[in-house]
Amino acid sequence: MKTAKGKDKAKTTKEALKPVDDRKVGKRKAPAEKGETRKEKKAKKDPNKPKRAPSAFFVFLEDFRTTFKKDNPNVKAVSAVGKAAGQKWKSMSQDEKAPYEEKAAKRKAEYEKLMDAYNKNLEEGSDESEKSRSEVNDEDEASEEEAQLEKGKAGDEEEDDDDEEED
DNA sequence: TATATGATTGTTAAA
DNA sequence: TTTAACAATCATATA
Repeated sequence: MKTAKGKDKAKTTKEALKPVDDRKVGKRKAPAEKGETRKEKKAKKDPNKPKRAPSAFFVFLEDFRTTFKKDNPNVKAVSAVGKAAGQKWKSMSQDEKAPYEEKAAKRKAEYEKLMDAYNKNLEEGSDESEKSRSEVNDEDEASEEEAQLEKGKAGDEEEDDDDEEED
């Protein structure tokens, strides 16, 4: 199953072969109508809805962006970092990506948890008193999130020393 | 002023 | 099974 992923819109890797620093930021086509924009970042109907958990690649991206910007402080194009990251990502072995996948897995766990709370809120907050509870929940959630994060960090040291598979 | 875009891959959710 | 959208970023450009 090829699953074609999202290569359709991307598939511009051919240009990635050339120095990314040459890529300028502008040169984009006219913005499509708001109604047609697929992302609609600003159109978040549900501000409480948790964002999707970053995949291992995005976790790696966060770290990669810093390094990339250090090596290429002149490069301001987000596409440049994306391409460079994509190439390196594929160049990395699974072992290298393993730590990032682990982080991504943790993010997913939190995402699922947030989704659970989000769904719960929807179920409970579908009626009146939504505002009042919303405020309370807001703080409550924040505290919980922090607590969870701390807890997660504390127990993050869980690592299996053995079980190493060499290629 | 404000928002959309570009580019990457992965993951999730829906059809 | 497959498709499609969305996650972060940030300077630029368009309306």
